[in-house]
Amino acid sequence: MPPEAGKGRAPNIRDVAALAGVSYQTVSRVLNGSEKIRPETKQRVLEAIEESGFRPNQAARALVTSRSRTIGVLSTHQHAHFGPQTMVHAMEVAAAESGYRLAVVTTGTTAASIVEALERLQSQAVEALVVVAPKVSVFEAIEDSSLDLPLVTLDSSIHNKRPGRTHSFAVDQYEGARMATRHLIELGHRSIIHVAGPQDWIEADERMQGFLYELSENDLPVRAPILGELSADFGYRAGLELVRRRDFSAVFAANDHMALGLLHAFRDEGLSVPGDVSVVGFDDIPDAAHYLPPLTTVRQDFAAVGRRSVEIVIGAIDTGSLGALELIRPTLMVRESTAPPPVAWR
Amino acid sequence: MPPEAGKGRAPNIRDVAALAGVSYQTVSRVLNGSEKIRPETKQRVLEAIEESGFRPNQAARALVTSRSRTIGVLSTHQHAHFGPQTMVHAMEVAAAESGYRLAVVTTGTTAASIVEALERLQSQAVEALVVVAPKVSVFEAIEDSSLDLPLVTLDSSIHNKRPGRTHSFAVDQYEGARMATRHLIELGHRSIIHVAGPQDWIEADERMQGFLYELSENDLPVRAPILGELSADFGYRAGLELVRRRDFSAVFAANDHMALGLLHAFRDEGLSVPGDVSVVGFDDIPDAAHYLPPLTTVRQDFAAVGRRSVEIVIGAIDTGSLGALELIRPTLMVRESTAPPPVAWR
DNA sequence: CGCCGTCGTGTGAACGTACACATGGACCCT
DNA sequence: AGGGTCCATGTGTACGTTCACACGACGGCG
Repeated sequence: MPPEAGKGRAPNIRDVAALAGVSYQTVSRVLNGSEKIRPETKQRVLEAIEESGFRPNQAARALVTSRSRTIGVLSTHQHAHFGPQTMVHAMEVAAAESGYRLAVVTTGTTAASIVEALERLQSQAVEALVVVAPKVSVFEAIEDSSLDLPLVTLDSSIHNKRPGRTHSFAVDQYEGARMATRHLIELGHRSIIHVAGPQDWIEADERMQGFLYELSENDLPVRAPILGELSADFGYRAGLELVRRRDFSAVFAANDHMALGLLHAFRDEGLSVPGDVSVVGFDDIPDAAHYLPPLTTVRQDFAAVGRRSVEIVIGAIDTGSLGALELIRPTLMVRESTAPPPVAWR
Repeated sequence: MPPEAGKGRAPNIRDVAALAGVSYQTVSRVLNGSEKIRPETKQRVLEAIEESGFRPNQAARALVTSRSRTIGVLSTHQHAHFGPQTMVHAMEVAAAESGYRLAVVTTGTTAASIVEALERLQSQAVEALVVVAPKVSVFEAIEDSSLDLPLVTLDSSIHNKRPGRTHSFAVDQYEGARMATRHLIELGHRSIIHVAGPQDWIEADERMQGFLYELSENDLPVRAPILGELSADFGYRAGLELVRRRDFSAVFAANDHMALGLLHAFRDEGLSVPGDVSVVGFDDIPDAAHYLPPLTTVRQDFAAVGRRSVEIVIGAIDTGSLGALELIRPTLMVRESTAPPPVAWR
């Protein structure tokens, strides 16, 4: 007979027990990998599970253990696309390996929508939280919301605000920005502009800080960064504005999409990259190697971040304590969008 | 006193009942929006809920109703990035509005990983399934897996295989491909090559069929499409190969990433776009408007697809029946990567 | 004036599992 | 031989909610 036959009800632990000729508790033990069980009995139970098509009821399990085995993921839609997508996928795989699942909630940027996202997460009884796209306002909302969970944030500056309960883990944005800037300086650029992301966005801010630090370290003039969204559209508009000023020989963009917009604007206005101006991006999305020209950028290992963040958070659930800040070094990918400045700028 | 104070246990329905001076069943009725309840009592219960910080236990609810209120989403990592990301976000919002949540599982392309993904979905007791990235092998695996759920697939050709239980809903890929091809033909191109996606990928296949149909409709010579991954890397390699052949004046790429790779290859080999060759993409990802040159492409309303698919699937859960195939028309975005063919090709 | 229907509310059971504890047998040590 | 220990397995109960049903009060109607 087919496994799913019989009455409409799904088989439960007692059906399996009856089939195997043991008590339901024995089945439960097999399910939970208890040691104290005779291999022969275990085998019989396993066969009964197979035969009946039994599948443990997560709801019942969650109810009695008061453990949801769910990790909440808070992501912002804003910064959609490659990075978060890759991280979340890696997180999902890592979570599944440890018997956890993910509750992914994407939120807008307004305070109200963040609160609402936290609400949804709480109603799913998540045991821990990973904040993928850390904005300052997200943390403010979390502080306010009196929810007390192990929290991993994918940035490198918040962790000291909630000692013991918060763990930061991330690619070192600050260092990445310094690498990008240093690369331009080593090529001979002395007038470098930064097109930055929104400043309430922690990563964007760190990239800017890294940029500014490296500039002052080398006694170079600091010009105010241009602030905007992390999109190609904004990069394009910023590029047009920059062309009018013409007071720079290199631009460091806060991400690759912005850099693409800059490339577009510069081409439209007759500026050659890297002949007239050099451009560096951040992220190394798969398309970046095919931009015209192929983009010099800072590569982040998104998958590693996703994987590790889940490991950390599961560790925190089990042990109750979180470690310190960890950082992954990014890599500079030098391609064709950077070159020494034109003679006029040396 | 703070809402979360007291013993370690979270407040339950009985605590609320005691606080409001009613029975637990009355609280349950308020929670479920029952009609038969005096407004005054309801008010009192609501206040007690507020005061105690009560939050209904989803696990208990799921256990007794045997309803998980979870919609499974099966996505493939392969085709990561913009489209799926946008759809899933829209789905999540739409689901939350109706009190559902999403269980997103991303799978690789091997049969084993698809089976494993379905397994994970089943263990989460999803009530319905939306297949975001439909591959032929996914449906084969679903057929084999004896799981019987309302199923919405985001493509337009599978739906008649499981009448009544499956609903297809999608942007009309076939029509989109015809629009793109027709655009090239109207510009005067007579030798058009298609760089196609993997053929076990239903959408990619439909795009190819649309392309082929439009060609034969216009009595144009059909050259074998180049098959490969939907990535810029592959587009680049295909582009290099195409340049060697030089037997075309236009290329229709199966997605924007591929088109970007083509642009890169053509530039590397000294071919001007659209001067020497025209290029059309598919998807209209946000970057496409900033490619060099800005890409003519077919826009899909991903958010609408995501939203509607959840509506359909929830309707199916409630009523038990699914409607017929629905299609959304895409839009052709004409930008600068297409122009009439050079004189030699007319 | 008694009956019935309706409204608002309460009581008992059930969902499927894991935990705490109980049981019975085999074995070892003294 | 007796007691203690460990092993393998079984029994009772609790988790928090909803469903089916029961119940009292009230009003309308014959």
